[in-house]
Amino acid sequence: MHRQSSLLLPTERQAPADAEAISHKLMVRAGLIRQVGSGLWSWLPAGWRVHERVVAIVREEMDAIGGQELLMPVLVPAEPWKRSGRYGIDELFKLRDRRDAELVLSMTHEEVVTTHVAQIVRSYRDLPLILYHFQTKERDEPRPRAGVLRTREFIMKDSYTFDRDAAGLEEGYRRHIAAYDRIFDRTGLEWYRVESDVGMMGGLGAHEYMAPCPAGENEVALAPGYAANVEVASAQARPVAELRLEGELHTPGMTTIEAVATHLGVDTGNLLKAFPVVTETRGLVTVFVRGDHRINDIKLRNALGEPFRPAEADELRGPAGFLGPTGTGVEVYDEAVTPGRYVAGANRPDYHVVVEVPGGERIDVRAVQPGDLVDGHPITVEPAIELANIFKLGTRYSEPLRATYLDEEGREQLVWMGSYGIGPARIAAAAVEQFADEHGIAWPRSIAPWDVHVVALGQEGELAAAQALGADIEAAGLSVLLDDRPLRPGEKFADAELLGCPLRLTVGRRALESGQAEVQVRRGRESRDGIPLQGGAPAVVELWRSLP
RNA sequence: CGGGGAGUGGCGCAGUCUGGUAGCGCACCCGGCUGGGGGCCGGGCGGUCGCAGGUUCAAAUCCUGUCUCCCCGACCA
Repeated sequence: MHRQSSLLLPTERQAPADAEAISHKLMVRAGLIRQVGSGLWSWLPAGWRVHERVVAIVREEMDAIGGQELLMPVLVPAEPWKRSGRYGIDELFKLRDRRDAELVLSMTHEEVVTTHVAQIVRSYRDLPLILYHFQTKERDEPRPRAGVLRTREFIMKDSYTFDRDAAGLEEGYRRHIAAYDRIFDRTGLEWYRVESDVGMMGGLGAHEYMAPCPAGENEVALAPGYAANVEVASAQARPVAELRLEGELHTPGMTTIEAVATHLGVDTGNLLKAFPVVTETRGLVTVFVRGDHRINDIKLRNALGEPFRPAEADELRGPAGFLGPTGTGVEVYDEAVTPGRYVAGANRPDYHVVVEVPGGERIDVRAVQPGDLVDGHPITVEPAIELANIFKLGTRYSEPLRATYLDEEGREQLVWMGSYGIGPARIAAAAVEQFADEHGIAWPRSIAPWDVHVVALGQEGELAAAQALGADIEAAGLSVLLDDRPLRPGEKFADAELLGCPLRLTVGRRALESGQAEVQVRRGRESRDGIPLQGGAPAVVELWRSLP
């Protein structure tokens, strides 16, 4: 049982002036975290308890699918990163030691773990393997933000699967999905799994686990039976009525879709929007999307199969704002541009023209938007925090780092890999975001810093009774924080609600008189029937088990 | 990297425009009164105003440089 009088739990009445996100404000106010520098945070005792409860859940589920825990260093030689091709990543911290040897601070551990496997695994008999660790990751983020939601240093559980082939990878991936689903169910969060882009990890496929909340940095497209990061989401565009206009249209100075559509009295979806880009192998490429749509940079990059940059003004084939199809050069159309007539730029100033867009090849490069349809259902787009990310890497790392094995026929084969990350800090922050109210945090019971907060009002018989009750509850298997501080009730209640333990028991004069501690459930601040001071522990356990 | 904002006791702020040797609330310490939702009274401790240089008789305040932090965007697991 922890006594609050001697606990380092620096609660604050006011949030830091520059904090915006709920979790940032409340985790600081509740005394869980303190800032060291931009994107660098210390976890104070109560906050660390939350973090470690999350870690314990993750560890149990990883062990349950056959994961083997190990530990790899943060500081590692640069050489494997050069071999894997990730040395050039801007977010990678690079440094030199006193002998001028190049080192990096790991942002994930594919290079290291793959190097080990390359040395150790010889035979198909050594596979499959699931290896994982909890380790500090270092990333030179362009913009850390929102408390512990996006930091430059954080602890991640990353696991890696090693299999003989694609079928084995699928099995490892499937197991991780099962484990992660259980982990997030156990954390008590609202969450969903979405399809995602493979990003800097490279590879064959990926999913993310998301927690919806306003502070989220990602956007997720949702429809019944469908959930995808907007980075990769696809949906059917809303239909647009046929265009009635013909020929050339005088549109003086109208360089925006909105201006042209308003002037002509047509739907913005009747317009064609030109998005000229330049790629290394193709040069100038003009991408056309419907006027009411936007380009999704990630989808476009994936569709082109190479990076691109927006074209500069002097690279265009016409005046900016009046670009349209020319029938020459590389011109591609988004999927939502169905064959038919559109208002497009006339490639000369102050004129648009109605063009007939034929059928033909299409690429899916637009950003989905609310109201688009999936299986006939309109999608919604909402912000969410990315809590975990899983990738099918295939041979992305085993090939450059030469992780191979000999099969039954004695042939050398590449190991197939998967990579699976999860961020305990973000899980904690997401829980704060999702369940806080105007009084403070309301932890899910599985990750609260303590299961029960026993608040003693008064320093004599009340404190002795509270302590005895707390001891009984601990003996029954729950963790207890005892507020034994000589403060006024208001301050103690306010601190308890700020900290957010799921169950609060109050032992004051009334309790001594009635023989029952008062009970408040933090989520909803609901009062419940009193708990006997003597022999009440089983009832506390039962009540606690019923909480979210 | 682009745009915006901020650095003054532990926290939140005023003072800067108009230069004169630092103030308020909370917290903290001591005493007293209180005692079930951040109570009251009295007395205290604590800051060379991010840092460096300059102007001036005099700089938190004016000038130059620099560091740090936050927010929005870009980017990013």
